Amino acid sequence: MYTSFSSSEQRSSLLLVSLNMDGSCIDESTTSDSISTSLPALSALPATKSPESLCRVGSGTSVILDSESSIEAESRKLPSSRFKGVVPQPNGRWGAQIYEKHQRVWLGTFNEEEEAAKAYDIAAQRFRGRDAVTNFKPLSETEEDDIEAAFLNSHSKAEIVDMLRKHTYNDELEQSKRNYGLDANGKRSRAEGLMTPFGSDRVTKSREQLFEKTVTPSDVGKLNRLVIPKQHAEKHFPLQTGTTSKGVLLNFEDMGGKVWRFRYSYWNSSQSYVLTKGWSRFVKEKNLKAGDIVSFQRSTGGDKQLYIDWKARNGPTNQINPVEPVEMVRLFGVNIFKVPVNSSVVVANNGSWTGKRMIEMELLSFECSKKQRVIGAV
DNA sequence: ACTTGTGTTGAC
DNA sequence: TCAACACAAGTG
Repeated sequence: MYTSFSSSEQRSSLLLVSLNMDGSCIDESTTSDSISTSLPALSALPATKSPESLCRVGSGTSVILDSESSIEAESRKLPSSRFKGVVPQPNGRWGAQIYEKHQRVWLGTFNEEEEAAKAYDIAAQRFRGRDAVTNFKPLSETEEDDIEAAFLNSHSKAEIVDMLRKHTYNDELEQSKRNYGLDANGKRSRAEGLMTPFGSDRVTKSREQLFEKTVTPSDVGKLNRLVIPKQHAEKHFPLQTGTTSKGVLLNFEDMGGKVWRFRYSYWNSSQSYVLTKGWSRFVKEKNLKAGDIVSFQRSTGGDKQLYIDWKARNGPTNQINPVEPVEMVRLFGVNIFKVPVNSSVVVANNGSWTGKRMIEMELLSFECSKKQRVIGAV
């Protein structure tokens, strides 16, 4: 589909502005329009950096030896984008991102800088409202824009981000336009706060147990994937033909109400169904070890919400263990606990399954309370 | 092996 | 908030 560009081709457009590959490389990285035409890229190169300091290495950073330029064309500095929210990728493609609450929300990668810029624009309008600062979108009042605004508002931020990342936004928008007349009275409009991070809303919907798996060493190892036994995969997580290789994104809610998103696909090479992207994060946060058991459930209601939980190997469901000594330090006026690895301390939590190592993680995150992001939630 | 997109930092 | 940079995670 997307034939990726030879990176050197793109990169050279950076350095040899005169070639002006496709018009997109006219250097306007700085806003003053005067400089660009006469003294293109060269003047824009940061003269301060010594070549040695430009030590980016790796895939997309092939050294461009400009065959004709007298300048040592070895700046492997990535080209800055002239668009807001757009960042260069090492392979010559472009990423789009937007920030919210001090967190970056990644909007995907794109072949064309302009596409990335448009993705940013859409996200900006969804995240910050109709008259957010954008790259292209003027604040017009056409009916088209009203429709798009309605479309945006009828989807959660996470959904919009999904569409952008999958490059399906325009299709979905068109689709909704086609349906526009049909259910104009907001039947489809979705509640904003669907993803409640904690408690309150998640009243006991009944769930059915789907299956459990005792995780193998490779499930929790460097392979960053969980193999779903074929029988269970095909029974509970059927893949549409065609999506098999590509996979789909599945959302699972854990006991804490946190939503985990995993890519789920079929690997032809190993003839197996796997959870890939996102899985290693789960392993890390839950501190899963080989032999532990992960469990999958689904709500029996219409929403078919998926759930994931885990328990330590052989651990009874609601394990209560003798409390081991806990080291406590007082630092900066706060008490900080240090729990030995493999400790079996149990905190008072909401019972069942989630146990044990969780306390370590909680304490850990207490110390470095920094991250905890749910992508574009709400 | 190659690409995506996250961790991180420093400037604005 | 934002982009630059480095590189680990993700993909197939």
